[in-house]
Amino acid sequence: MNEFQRRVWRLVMKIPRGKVATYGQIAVWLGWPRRARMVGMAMRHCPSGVPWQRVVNAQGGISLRSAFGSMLTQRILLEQEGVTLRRGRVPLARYRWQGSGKASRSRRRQGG
DNA sequence: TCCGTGACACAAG
DNA sequence: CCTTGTGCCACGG
Repeated sequence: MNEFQRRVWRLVMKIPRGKVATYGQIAVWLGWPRRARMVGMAMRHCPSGVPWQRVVNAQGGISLRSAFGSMLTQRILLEQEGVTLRRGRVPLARYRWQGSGKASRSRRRQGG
């Protein structure tokens, strides 16, 4: 597999139970601020043991389609961890993982 | 090689 | 709340 994907999986595995991270957040932490979509690809092929359910989009929403049959699954898994959705979205202000507390503050970037 | 698509993100209107 | 437009890049046809 790609180095990129392996790094994504390793980072996702560090997200503590009851917390979530966004695709863009993960991409930034890994040093590829433009690869939020690639993070999604990595999630698509993630091996067992990776808490993929803790990764949501920038709005706290679940970016899955019913075709994957996982849209409901992700919500259920999150609720089991104590993450409750509001109006179909995860309140990021409350559940967002701040990571190592490093660059998690500067998430704004240009036209991305 | 070109083109469409996608588990994304952000700015504007 | 909504839709468009732009940037990004891997994949498959």
